[in-house]
Amino acid sequence: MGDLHGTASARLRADGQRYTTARRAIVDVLEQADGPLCIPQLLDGRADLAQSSAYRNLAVLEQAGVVHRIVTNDEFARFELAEDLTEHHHHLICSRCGAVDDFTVSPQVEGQLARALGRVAAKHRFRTASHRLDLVGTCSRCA
Amino acid sequence: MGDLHGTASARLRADGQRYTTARRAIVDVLEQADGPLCIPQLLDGRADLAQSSAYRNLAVLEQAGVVHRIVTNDEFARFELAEDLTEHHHHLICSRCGAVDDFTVSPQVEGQLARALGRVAAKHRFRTASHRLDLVGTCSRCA
DNA sequence: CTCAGTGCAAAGGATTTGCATGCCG
DNA sequence: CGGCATGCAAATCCTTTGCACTGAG
Repeated sequence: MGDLHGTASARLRADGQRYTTARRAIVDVLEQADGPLCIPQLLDGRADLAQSSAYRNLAVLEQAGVVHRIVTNDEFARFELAEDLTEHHHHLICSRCGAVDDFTVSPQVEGQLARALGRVAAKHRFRTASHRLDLVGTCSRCA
Repeated sequence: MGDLHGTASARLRADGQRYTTARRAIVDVLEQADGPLCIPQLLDGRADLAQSSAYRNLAVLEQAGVVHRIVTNDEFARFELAEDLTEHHHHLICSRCGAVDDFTVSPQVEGQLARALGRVAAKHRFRTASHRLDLVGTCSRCA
């Protein structure tokens, strides 16, 4: 995944969209974050653009498969890079302050999980696109 | 957990709230559903009350620990009975139609998962309240 | 009687959209 | 030049709240 921006650009183009300076900035900020960001964080975090443009660009980026939107019980939606542009990971969600951090589990556990989920999906005739595994609780800062 | 309504009533009372007819109806509908319901489904599903009352009652029930609110990428929030009133389960989320169904995995897998998540939480100094495991994809009706 | 619960209508707030302008190709 | 991206402001839509009324205890 050496060339994040190259991939992003390609996906946007494939979707008939341009890889604008603003969009590149959003991708940059998301890449450097160590968890999904909400709009305010994104705008603080650097990307200097109108809120509406942020929403619009994120919609375009999501449509093109570059970013992924996640909704917690928090007031704002959060955005992260699409999983195939990063590594497979999960989320620690603080129910007090709303912060979200990334974490990973060992390949063994992932493998077991994947097999179990495969069986479930088959039983329910469900075509799985991805799975989500989150821990909800209190982060170290709010403890 | 034989006496769902008894437990619900007790929890509400402990919270200084009454177990109204409307609230009982909501709990009934949620119990019979085979997945979390959003407000429109709830109101269709039987409970004959104003939308605002539904929201209000669900807030009370959530506060008392009787129901749990989950937010998907769908337009409406969804509600289900608190996990300790049902059995530990997970969700199949259809990204096309927004439907959510329940499923469970074997105790062996849950156990392994719990141990792995325990290690992760310890490492991040995260106090875990619960974990969430969802499959996102296309349900059999939308396939 | 009292006070919480209810319905209706209006307010809130994150997100979306219309429109005029500016910039990249 | 042409068209898409942008900013601003207004509109949307789920959800919450104010208020007057009703019903249970």
